Amino acid sequence: MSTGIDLAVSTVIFALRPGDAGRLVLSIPLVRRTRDPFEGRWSLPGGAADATESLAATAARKLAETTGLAPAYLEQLYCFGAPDRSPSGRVVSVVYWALVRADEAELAAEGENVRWFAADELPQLAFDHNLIVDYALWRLRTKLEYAAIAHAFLGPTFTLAELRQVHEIVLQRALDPANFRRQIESSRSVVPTGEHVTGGRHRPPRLYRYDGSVQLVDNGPLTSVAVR
Amino acid sequence: MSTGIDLAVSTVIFALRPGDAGRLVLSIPLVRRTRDPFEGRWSLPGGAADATESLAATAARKLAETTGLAPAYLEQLYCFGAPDRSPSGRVVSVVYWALVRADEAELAAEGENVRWFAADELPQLAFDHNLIVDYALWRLRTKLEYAAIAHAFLGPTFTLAELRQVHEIVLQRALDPANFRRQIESSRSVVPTGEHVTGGRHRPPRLYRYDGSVQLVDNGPLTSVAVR
DNA sequence: TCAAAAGTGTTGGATATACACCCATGT
DNA sequence: ACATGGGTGTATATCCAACACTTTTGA
Repeated sequence: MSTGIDLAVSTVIFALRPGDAGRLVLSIPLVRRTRDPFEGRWSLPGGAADATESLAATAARKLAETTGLAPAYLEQLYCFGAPDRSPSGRVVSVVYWALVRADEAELAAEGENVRWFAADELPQLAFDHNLIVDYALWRLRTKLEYAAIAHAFLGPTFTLAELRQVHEIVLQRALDPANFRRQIESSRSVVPTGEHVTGGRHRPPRLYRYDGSVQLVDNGPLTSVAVR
Repeated sequence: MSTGIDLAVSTVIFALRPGDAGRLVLSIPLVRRTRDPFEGRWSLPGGAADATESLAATAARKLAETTGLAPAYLEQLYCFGAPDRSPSGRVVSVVYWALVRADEAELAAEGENVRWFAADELPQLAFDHNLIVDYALWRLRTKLEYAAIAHAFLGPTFTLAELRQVHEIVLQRALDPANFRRQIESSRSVVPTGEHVTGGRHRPPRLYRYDGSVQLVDNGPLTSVAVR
């Protein structure tokens, strides 16, 4: 049987990258379309679904092919299938969202047709991709408040101040350091490494690492997504 | 372009139906497969995606064609696309979950190949449909705790005791009537009609109706799903 | 000694839970 | 009158946000 519907896989990729004043900015890599429809417009990285791969594997592969990135977190966002979302025919897109570490994002191949944009300053994108990014942003902000995913933006070890900064940038508001510490500690999502960071003009903070032994992302009966 | 992938739409339908001791039971209608693969096994209602319809419209139509039901609530659950989920070739299924009213469920066409099952007593289903139902159950129970969707199981007007019973059956635990009342009242999701139900051997309870003017299901930037 | 950020302690307000108690009806 | 569930009041526990305060380093 053939349904006459094209199946595509796309991904909204989030990373924290240095911006104007040296501050980190929540950013998204986009690719420029080189053919109709929407030739010249920026769009989410993706492509046709592969008949032999899992959908998540296709998302990760397309992500790597276009940007050179490997995600620390990858989760399905939504399946978009409005009949009129592509002028060239019916396309159903399974969209994923991903988090990549800051050091990883530095290495991302940027060029004529691949560029990073601040998540809240996007141009008009191809297809319904502006709506998709808005939804992914909403999901990221919502999920950050109840699931331990912020560490996916950081390296294997980090201070609580760094973790708090991730939350502050994504949620766009200041957080009380004392209450943030208690919140994270009670979630048992991180464990102290015993080491400290020296060199700052202040008391050396403890280093923590993500504790993979506890289930931090509750997706119910679905097998947990890739987190490293 | 052709991906060699079949796109299907299926739906997990929930309703509260009278069970053994006259008590309401959370139930799901299933259809018996009449051909390979999994001939004879029970499965979720659904079928091939339609090239001209929206995915939600296809879900609602297939739902009506097989069971005669119209959903009071319909929302996308997940897109299942593991390469080995169908032995007959690659099938990607966009799965929706739906709530139907009790009076509506009474009228459902039941027959040799369509039957209702208690949600927690399902046989071994075709494909990965057991996993899908487990996930839908998890989503229903999770969402019931923070979104006003329980009224979709009831008629246009209802008492708070009826609404509480819906919560108790779905969540499988008793709820304090006093605290439940306050919780619902503070959510502003229902308004009293001014009428009362007489005939019981007790104080006549007020009737309420769902207040559609407030946004009760927060799906972020996505257009809200059908609720009636 | 001072500035700066790490980290701890404390308090008041809001919210949730348990449960006592009154209300209104049919029998 | 009384049984039954509707509906209200209230005390307690728990959680959360605000903020004062102590600690430890580099300069």
